[in-house]
Amino acid sequence: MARTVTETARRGQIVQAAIEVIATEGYAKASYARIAKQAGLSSTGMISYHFAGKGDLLREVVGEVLRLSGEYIVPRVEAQSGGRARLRAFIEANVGLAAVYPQQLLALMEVLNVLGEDPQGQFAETRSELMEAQVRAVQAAQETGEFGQFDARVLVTAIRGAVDAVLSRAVKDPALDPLAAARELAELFDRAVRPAN
Amino acid sequence: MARTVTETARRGQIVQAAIEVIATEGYAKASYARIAKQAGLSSTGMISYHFAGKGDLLREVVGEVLRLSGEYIVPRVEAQSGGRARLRAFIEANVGLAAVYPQQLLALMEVLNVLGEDPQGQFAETRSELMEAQVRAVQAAQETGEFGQFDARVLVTAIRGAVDAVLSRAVKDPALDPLAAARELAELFDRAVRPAN
Amino acid sequence: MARTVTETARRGQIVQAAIEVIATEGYAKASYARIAKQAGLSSTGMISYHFAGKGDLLREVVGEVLRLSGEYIVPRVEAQSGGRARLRAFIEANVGLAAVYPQQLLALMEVLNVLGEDPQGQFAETRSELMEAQVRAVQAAQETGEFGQFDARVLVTAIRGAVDAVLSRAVKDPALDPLAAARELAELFDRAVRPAN
Amino acid sequence: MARTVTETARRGQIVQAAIEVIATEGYAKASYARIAKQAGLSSTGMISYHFAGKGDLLREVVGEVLRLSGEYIVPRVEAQSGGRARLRAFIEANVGLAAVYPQQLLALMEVLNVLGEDPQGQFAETRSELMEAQVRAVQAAQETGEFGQFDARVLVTAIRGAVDAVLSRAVKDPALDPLAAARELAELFDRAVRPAN
DNA sequence: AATGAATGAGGATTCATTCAT
DNA sequence: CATGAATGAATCCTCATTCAT
Repeated sequence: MARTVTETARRGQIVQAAIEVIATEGYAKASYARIAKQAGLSSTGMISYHFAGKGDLLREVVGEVLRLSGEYIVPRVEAQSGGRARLRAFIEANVGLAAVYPQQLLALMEVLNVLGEDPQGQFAETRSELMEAQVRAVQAAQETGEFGQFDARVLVTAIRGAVDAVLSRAVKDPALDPLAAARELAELFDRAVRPAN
Repeated sequence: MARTVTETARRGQIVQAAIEVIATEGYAKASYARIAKQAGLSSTGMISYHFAGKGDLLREVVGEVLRLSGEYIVPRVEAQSGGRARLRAFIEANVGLAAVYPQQLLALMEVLNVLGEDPQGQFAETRSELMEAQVRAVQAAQETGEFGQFDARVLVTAIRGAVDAVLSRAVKDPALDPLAAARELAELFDRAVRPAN
Repeated sequence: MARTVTETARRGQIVQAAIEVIATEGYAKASYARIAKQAGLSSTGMISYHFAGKGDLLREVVGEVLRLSGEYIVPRVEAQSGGRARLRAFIEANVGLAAVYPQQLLALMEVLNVLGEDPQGQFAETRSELMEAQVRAVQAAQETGEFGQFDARVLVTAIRGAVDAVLSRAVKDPALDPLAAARELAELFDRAVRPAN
Repeated sequence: MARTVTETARRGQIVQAAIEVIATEGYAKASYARIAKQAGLSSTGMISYHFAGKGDLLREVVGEVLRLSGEYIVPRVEAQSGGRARLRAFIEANVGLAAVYPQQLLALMEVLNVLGEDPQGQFAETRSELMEAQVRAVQAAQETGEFGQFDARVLVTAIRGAVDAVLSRAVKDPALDPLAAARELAELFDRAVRPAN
């Protein structure tokens, strides 16, 4: 059960290769063969040896990127106090990821698009937990009167979608300035959550 | 070159079957074999006979759903006058689709997620044309002072993403009331575009 | 059994299309679909309707080209008298075909290469008959002392192979002058058949 | 990159099976399924596993037979000195191959007939190099006065075609004595190249 | 006489996975 | 721990042919 050092290293190497392949060639092309080639491995058997199956590998890919994203976003949000400042930080940090981990984000989106359908997925859990936390944060800001009255769940969903859409464009279109777009998007939602004056 | 009645009917039948399979089992499972079974055809050869290739079939699927969507959305938007009313109508009509064509929308998202990577795709064109039109409409409303000053392109991208996210939830989670969510989302963006007072 | 005018015309049209496809794209690409397209027909069913099978069509192709070849070669050989003159005329007429019917010859070679393996083929008969006639002509010239003593069968085979090789080059390499090559080849075999002095 | 012992053995086994199938059933019947069956393999996947594609396999087939042919012909030609003796040795060794490697030669002819159309083929190169070398050898003999004056290129082409034709007959018709035919053919061309006296 | 729709077998190839070494 | 060989199901697609109209 416990993993040796080599084992962990190998898994990391394969996960990294998988991310690169998915990001540059798309999920559909991410076969064991292609990933093994990217990782400089001589056979696909290696991958099967280290992972219980393709699902296991993809789960690791998603987990890795989520970990990176969390490490980037969480401190930036927590550095702020107050709903508006936190919302702005959340959006800017999210979009800012495009500049730091473009490949990883591309890979994440690809994989979630496909695994998202599997309702048995263990990410459904993670994702809904995350969402609930965000919903509660929004509701707290509504109670203090910092945010207006609206369906917090819809807001969170909308932000998630809007951020992903901008992220997707930022990652694919180098002409777009992620920082500027992040600021625009943050202001957009800042206006959207203001209480009626 | 001209298409027969039977030919058109068969193509429609196959497209319909493809939509059902993609919606219920996911893009990855949408093999010719699976689609043929769904359509009640005895062999996959039939599909190859009627479509130039898998790309041809998927293009038809996308085209069909876009046609349905356009038929639903366009009159609802054009019935309104003024930027705010039109924006609201656009968002509500988009989310309202979830109630009318849930399967078709699921299929559309699946396919676009995969075909979207192909930069040679003819949908890149359609999509960017559509986006440009929407950007121009927003800019027109900004010039009349109806909307505030912000990056129109970011707004359009954000709306697209937010709508898709809500749509996706609406389609998968029957507990969500699409009409209520549509209203919420419309008001959200209505606040977001208002000029500073 | 008797063929109508239309029937004959259609068959001719299809045979012509088949020759063009085989010559330009090779035997392997000469499917009913490709031939129907070349002939401007809307369905492959037409070909099956007019020919008993692919063998039937190919037989017609070979027959047609052999007919054309015969019409060209025979009078040119028969215009000469004496073994040497006839041999020269035979070789020159054969190679000369490259200038008159290049496509047809290419198609013929392609088809015979494939059908040649079928030992049941009706061309085995035609070909061996033709060969026997040529062998007898050579032997006659040997008896008059015009040709030297050697195995007539080997000579005929060698000429056939040499002519085909030169023909093949002439048809594929436009830089080669077929007439000059024909003369060279004729003189080559003229020297080869001379009796020892 | 480097090949294992097993790998090499398997490839050899598959190439051998391919040669047998092509020789006995013709190129058209040489599907992966048929070859796998001949090699005693349980699935066609094995062939794809060991060869990059059908072209790769066929290239190996051609290469193998050319190698065998070269090993047989070259020492026999080089053992002779002088143009006439070498020409005779070349022709006799070529035809003599029919007795040693009948299957391999059949397979070679089949494959080259089909691959010969691909002008991008790497055999075009090998073949034209070989031909140029032969042309130069003939021209050298012409300069010493050993051979008469004629187009060396036509001679080489003619010999190639004549040898192939005799070879083809020798391989298919067991009644023909290859050695006798070889001698006859050698003498034929010996007379053809003699200088005018 | 002709058409176009349908068939189903067979084509090469890729896939994730297993297993003996 | 790692390897590479093997597997066989599944992929899309093309083929010649048949049949009702």
